[in-house]
Amino acid sequence: MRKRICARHGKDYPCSCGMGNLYRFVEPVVLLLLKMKGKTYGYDLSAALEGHALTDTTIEKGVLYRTLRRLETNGNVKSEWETEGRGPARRVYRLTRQGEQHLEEWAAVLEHLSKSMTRFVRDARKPVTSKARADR
Amino acid sequence: MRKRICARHGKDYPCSCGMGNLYRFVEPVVLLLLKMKGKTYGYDLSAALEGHALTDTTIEKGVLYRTLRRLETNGNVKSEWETEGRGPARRVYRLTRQGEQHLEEWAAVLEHLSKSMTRFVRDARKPVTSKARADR
DNA sequence: ACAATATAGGTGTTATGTACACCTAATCGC
DNA sequence: GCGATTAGGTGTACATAACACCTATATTGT
Repeated sequence: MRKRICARHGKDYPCSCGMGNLYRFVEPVVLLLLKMKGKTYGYDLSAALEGHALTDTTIEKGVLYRTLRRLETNGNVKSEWETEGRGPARRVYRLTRQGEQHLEEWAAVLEHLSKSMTRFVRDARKPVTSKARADR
Repeated sequence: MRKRICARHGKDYPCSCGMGNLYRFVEPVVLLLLKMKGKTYGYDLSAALEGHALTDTTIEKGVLYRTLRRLETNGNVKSEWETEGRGPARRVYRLTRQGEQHLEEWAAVLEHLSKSMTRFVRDARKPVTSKARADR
């Protein structure tokens, strides 16, 4: 839908920034990082998300904190304040059993989605049929 | 986020219906179908979407009609009323040059997304490291 | 002749998710 | 003491999806 020009990647790179409010898959990526790290907190996740996001855009920090809260409300993660160590207190998150299962669900959904998208790309690049060309 | 139980696929099939308001990719799928068909109208697209949607859910008819209008506003498709033939009048859509380009952009974006998702799935199914297990 | 169904194209409203801007507070380095 | 870094947010507007509901024109069955 290209409402604005992408400031991060310029107009040559086919990034997703210009395609409207594309879903950023913050929830599944956060669940995966929590699985890999064992435990973390928002500020740390914010940096790690750079390398693990599914789309090209930086995942917005406000969205991240709200996603963590929502995951906790739904029982997928649990948190506690950690005042030990250097710097300001951190709210440390861990996956719950239910959160691990939810990640598995996401994996199944994204596996399916990934295949559908590959099929889409193949079809989109096929030359148009003679009938479609005539109807155009 | 599983706000409700999926009515279409039951609770055993890992469909995307239960994962919250997942992006349905209506815009790119509509662009692809228009490319394949040469020209079509909303009611016909509504049926064709069943077989081409990227997610498991049926694409909602209200969303479809609004998407077609938005695509026209942005210059990606053009339409005209067709009163010939049987049944009520149809608003017939065709891709514009710009619409074809927009479809190519979508293909590039979804190709990238598809690869990221495949990587995600692989990572999500990896056994947790001993460090992560200890931190849990 | 008339009712039910299929075809066709919508609108209204709410919920969910993203984007961008802005804020508070503790601690660290100098 | 003071700016930078670390940490965790909130406010608000906009985009998209979900669900419910509506209008009108043919076609088909009885």
